[in-house]
Amino acid sequence: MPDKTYTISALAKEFGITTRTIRFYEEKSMISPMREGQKRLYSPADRARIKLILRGKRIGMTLQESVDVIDMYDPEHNNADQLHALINVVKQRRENLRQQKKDIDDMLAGLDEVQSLCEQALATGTTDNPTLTPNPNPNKADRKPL
Amino acid sequence: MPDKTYTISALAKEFGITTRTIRFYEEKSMISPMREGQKRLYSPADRARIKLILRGKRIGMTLQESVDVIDMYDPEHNNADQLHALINVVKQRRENLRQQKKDIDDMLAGLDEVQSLCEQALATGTTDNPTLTPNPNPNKADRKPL
DNA sequence: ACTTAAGTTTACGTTAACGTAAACGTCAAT
DNA sequence: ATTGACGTTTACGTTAACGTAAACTTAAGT
Repeated sequence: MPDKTYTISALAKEFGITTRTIRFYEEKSMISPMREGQKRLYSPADRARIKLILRGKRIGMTLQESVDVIDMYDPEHNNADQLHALINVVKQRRENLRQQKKDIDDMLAGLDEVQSLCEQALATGTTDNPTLTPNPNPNKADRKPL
Repeated sequence: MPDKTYTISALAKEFGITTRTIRFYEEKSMISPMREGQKRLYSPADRARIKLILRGKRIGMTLQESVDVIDMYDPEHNNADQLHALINVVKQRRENLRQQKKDIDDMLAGLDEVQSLCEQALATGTTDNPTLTPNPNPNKADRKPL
């Protein structure tokens, strides 16, 4: 059954997005589902595209960037000139991802630290809050150390 | 010399952002540099904040989310109640990051594949572009397989 | 004294990525 | 036949994250 299809709401539910979002992606020519009469019918390929888009979003790519990545799989752009350009894009993208992984690891290290501080503060029962901070919203102009 | 300071343009240059961006962060109370007369003067702590903000951005966090992370380092919010809440936030954030790393690894695997395809296509000299695609901008309504 | 560089505030403009609502079609079930 | 559940198009609204420009001020160099 290699020609399975999906309804718009099924995909929306599966991916935790709204139907509006899916139609929006279509407006942007990121997907082009078939029609059965008036209804949209999504192929596994369409579904895969959405998956790539969402994956891209999670790591901070714009929709256009996701499209660029998806287009890499598109045999249309495969003349020799563009293939070299594409390889460079891949290289660049790879470098971005490497940086992102470093950022994430740094963040995780930071979280470790924060968590330690929390647990430590809880253990020693250090509740230091003398004035009960009566100031509801002091414009937040007062920042703290680090 | 633990009280080094930075000018706005120095930081802008260092981080590859504009001064407008830095002032924008200040508008949002994300940083609060001192003033020397009218000029802003940034402390190492301010600089660290900007670093965290930019790191967050690179992995797709919103500015507010970055602020949330930064606030974890802020001893102000440390009463016992909030400490537990904070630990949960940390936990959740950790899970997000784990997912992001997976996304990145998946992307990297995809890039490997694309690159292989490129090099393979170049090797065999498969230049298939028969009609020279005369169509300037066919509304892009025609999508491709995957 | 003049220019140049860097900084300032205020305000309006812009782009991406949807949300929300109106107004309507379709089909199965009661 | 009507009520939902689900779908559709069209269009205007919204938020985040700045960009851009105007119209200064201040400090430093020549």
